[in-house]
Amino acid sequence: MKNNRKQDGWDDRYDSLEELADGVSERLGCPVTIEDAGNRLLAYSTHSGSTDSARIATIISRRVPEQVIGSLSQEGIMSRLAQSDEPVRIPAIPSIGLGRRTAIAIRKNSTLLGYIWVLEESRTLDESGLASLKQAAGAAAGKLERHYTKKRKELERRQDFFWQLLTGESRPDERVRAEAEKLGVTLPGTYRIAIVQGATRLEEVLGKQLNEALPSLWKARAPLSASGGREWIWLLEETEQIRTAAAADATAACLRSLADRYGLQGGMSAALSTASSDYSQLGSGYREAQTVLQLKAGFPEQVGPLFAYDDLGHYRWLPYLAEQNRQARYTNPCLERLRAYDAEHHSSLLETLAVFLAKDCNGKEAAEALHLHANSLNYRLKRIAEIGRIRLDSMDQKVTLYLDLQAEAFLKRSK
Amino acid sequence: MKNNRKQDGWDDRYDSLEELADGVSERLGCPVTIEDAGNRLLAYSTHSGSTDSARIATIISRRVPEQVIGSLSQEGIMSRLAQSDEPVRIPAIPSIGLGRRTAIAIRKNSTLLGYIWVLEESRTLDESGLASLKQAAGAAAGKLERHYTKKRKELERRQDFFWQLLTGESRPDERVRAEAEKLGVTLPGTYRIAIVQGATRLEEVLGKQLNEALPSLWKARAPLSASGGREWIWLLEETEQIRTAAAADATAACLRSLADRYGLQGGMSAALSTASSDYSQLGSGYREAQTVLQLKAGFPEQVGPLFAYDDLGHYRWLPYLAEQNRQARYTNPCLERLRAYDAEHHSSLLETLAVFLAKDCNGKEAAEALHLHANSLNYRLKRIAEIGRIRLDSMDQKVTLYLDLQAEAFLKRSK
DNA sequence: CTAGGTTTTGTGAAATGCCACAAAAAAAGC
DNA sequence: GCTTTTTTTGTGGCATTTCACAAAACCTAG
Repeated sequence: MKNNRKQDGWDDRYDSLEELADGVSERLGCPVTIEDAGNRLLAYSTHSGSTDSARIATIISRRVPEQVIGSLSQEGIMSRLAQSDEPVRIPAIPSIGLGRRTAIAIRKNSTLLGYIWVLEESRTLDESGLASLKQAAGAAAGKLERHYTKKRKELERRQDFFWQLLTGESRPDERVRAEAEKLGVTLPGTYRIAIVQGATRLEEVLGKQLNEALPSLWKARAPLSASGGREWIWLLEETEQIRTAAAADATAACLRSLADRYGLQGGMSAALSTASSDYSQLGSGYREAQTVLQLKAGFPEQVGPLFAYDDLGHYRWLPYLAEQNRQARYTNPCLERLRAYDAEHHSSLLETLAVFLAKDCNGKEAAEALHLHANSLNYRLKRIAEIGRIRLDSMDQKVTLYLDLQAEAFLKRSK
Repeated sequence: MKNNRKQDGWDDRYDSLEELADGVSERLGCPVTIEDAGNRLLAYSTHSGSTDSARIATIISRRVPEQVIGSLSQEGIMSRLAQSDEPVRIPAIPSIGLGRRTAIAIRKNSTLLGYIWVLEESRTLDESGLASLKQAAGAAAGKLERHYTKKRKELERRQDFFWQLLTGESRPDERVRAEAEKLGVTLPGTYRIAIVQGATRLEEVLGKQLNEALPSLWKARAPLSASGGREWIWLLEETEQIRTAAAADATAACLRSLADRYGLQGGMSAALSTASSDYSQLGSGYREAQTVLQLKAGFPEQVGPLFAYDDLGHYRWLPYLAEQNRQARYTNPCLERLRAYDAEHHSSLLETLAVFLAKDCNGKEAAEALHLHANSLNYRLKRIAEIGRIRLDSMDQKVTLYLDLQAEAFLKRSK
């Protein structure tokens, strides 16, 4: 058995996937690429020979172009490839610059690890070539498996590192940078923390999708990421695109579509911390992003459409205000009086006041929102002023009431 | 000498001022009262004999009625008494229920310590009686001096205790109560911290005046007080009166008149913490009262007329908001844009916005306050919306701007 | 100085908010 | 049940705000 393998010579002769690719290419007389299960380029043969534009694009971007994968999926080639242990012949598709080729899945214990592609531009594989290809796939499996475990370990080390930064004690900026360097992570000059949260546990697959989609949406590198049950977290490079309204809309749309696709009840919510270039502040960035999520949940109408902590406006204070009020057992006496009246007379002065304030003290809009005649609203406002002993023409009083109302609401909604 | 004294028999024969009063009364055959320099009753003879209404009132309230002191001061009797070492004969003043009497100052090394009053209702002192009275005053001096030093030491111990409660680490409620008990201080069930602050160092005399005036104004006991340079601090019993608007006006008037009388530039400012019955929170009460003072100084128009922390409304958050914004180097981008425009064009959009908001978005009032034509204000508001990218019909935006503006102002004013 | 922009002020028309009043409806009290 | 109070809705007028437009004043830079 051992002899047989040695004779075939694929298994141990080459140290790396690159050498394997070159070896296969030489044996078959065709250009060869080896990719992982996500169609990311792992190795390609360097020997001369004509090459089609699909292969060039793949090598340049270190990934098979989305368009090519799309086409091959549509034709059913990708699934055939994934299901079969045999080489699969693929006809040329000139419209996407794809020349004729033969490919085979690399697998181990029935899990798909990657693919070997052989471009048959100048010559076609015969039976013995196909057999060689199959043996090459077997040889690649071992190497690919080692590649994956190494990758996974690296990823896990990075994830641990990231989690510690997020939730552990704050460490000085320089130390964070040094440790990142050691793990081969290049930190961006300025960064944000991004979180995506679902109502229920997010599946691994969905997380991978997010991992691809969001950074590309924001045109930002995400050198660190982590996931914890209901949420995925990234360290994002700060870019121009993140701050644009268009990006916000695109993000919302993307989350909606992904949530739909994965049948997530309650959808997903995303949040960004403020931008910072001080890595000792990473933990507080995480808390900022979490605050955004909390506020989006508590005030879907007002905060729901926002993503970044920068954009929260006065809402950013609510967690603190609510907590302080709770500790001091503070209640606004005006609101208490209205609440008491409401309880006794089954009225809704408190709600009326809240809506009136939220509608910027615009009588017309508030009346509409409450399904009320404008005069009724006016009557209520007079009662509110009387019973609550409130001057509705004082900005100070209105701001106090608005904040106290919202702090109450926040407390109630976050239970 | 010793013999002589012994023979006169005033000095050592009596242990207490009460016994001395009784002894003098017996020797002279008249009712006797002994008072301190502030006309507070220290001792009075219990032997029978007719007594006028002024003496009765003095004994009941343990203090000479204000009215009587006023009358005697006006007649020049108090000052004669204070300047002379000899007994002073005082004619009856029936209109205030004062019978005929003779009095003498008690003094040691030319500092006035108190008075002995002899009521001559039924008989008149002869020369030997006057001489006895003078000797009695000499004997009282020693006792009174000890009384004063004891009082002062007690006061100092209480002041130290109070200062520690105010500025030291918080100690548990029960411990505070126990320690107070040991010092003979009876703590009220619910209390507030009160501070009066002047622009410059407050004189001792003024402090004493405050110590009398304010608790009586608020009809509240003040079992503990302390002074530190520019401020006087009290632990006040919580009473109904403190919370009334009338009390607030009276307090303001009282402070004004005292500041005037003592020629204090910049007047005085007073503040009250919220009411609490938890003595472990005493320190935070002190900080609350200080916050009130800070805010009164920073926002004289809006917070100036207030005293209690309860009444601060949203202003109570400003110190925290300002500090957070400072630490995060946060600046509101809308305000920044306006500021930049103002700087470049020598305009005053920022001030316009601030006034407009402060005037509750009332165009007319804001225009008046800015000495502007209503249309000009409108034009400016449009520019503000444009340049600052502000929606002036959104309560959320307005609240955010208002808070950010005020936090800025607070920071600037507290340098 | 002048041309261009910005800002202020003036005018009038349309829209809107505010208020008093009254009738109807609903709720509370007896 | 009835009466009384509270609340809602309707009407119309008055005052204000808002807006478009235009003229005047002011600034600024070439």
